[in-house]
Amino acid sequence: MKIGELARESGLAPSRIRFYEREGLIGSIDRGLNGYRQYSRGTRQVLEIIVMAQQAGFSLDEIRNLLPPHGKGDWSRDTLVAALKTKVVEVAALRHRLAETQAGLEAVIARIEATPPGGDCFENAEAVLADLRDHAKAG
Amino acid sequence: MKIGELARESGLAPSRIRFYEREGLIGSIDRGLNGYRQYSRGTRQVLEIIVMAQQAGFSLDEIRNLLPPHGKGDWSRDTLVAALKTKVVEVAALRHRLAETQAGLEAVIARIEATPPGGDCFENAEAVLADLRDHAKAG
DNA sequence: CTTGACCTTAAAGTTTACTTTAAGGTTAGG
DNA sequence: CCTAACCTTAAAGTAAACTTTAAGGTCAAG
Repeated sequence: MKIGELARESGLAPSRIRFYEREGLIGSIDRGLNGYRQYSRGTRQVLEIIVMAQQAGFSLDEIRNLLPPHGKGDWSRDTLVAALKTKVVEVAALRHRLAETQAGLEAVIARIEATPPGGDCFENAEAVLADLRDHAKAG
Repeated sequence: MKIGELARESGLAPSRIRFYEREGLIGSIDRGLNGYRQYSRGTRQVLEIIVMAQQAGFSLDEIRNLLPPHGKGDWSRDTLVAALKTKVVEVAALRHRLAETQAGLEAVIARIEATPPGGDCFENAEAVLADLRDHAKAG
């Protein structure tokens, strides 16, 4: 699979995929005799995870440290399991973060909706923010 | 309240508060005879809401459209609530997908770990990737 | 009345996360 | 063979969200 095809499938620009390679988020991969990059299917999975993590607010730097070390094409059973477990940890982290975000948003919505239409926003804002802080601590 | 005090209370740098003013996120406020900015308590609430919105993934541009026309008092509650609810739906959808991804990954790990050690790694890897692909499509 | 901690502005600099450009090599179709 | 659509690289450009710098005004304390 060449970079154009991977780009179409993943929805990312080729420049972005090359950028992620330069930044060490995806390992440098096989090249054809012509120098073209040849991707395996797994790369698309990695890209999806990167995008998801970004959507949850992780920086590329954080994501790089989250992803399994990619140096060896040597996938023993143990390394495969370790990599998958690393991914589970990552996904769990994303879910945790999103749960906090959602709780925070819902608290704000509930507060605003409980406010009488003519009321002073900032009087209630105090309580809203107290709620948010509680959620942040609880989550 | 001068900008330094507001900065301490809100945890934001003074430069950041001035930046938000330039960008139209907070209205231009009263000035003392010396030209110093004089903030009301409400400004602190606005700043905290801006930060919360950012954590939820809103850009400053989106936040600017979310906040009230700087007249004063009530921003359009309905617009704000609608935007927040849209965001909650997005976050919830992402969480749902991540939950499926995590379940899928854990199932794959369990299967590999149940495989006798003598098995062919790449045979397994092949199946793993097929699983991941199916799962990605299903989710 | 000077010192130091504030405040002011405009403008330039920084970081992150890319995209675009320039200059060129490769491959498939007519 | 030519053309168009791919691919390659390094380097420069961009946008968002700030921060830092430069050059100065204000104010309370000693």
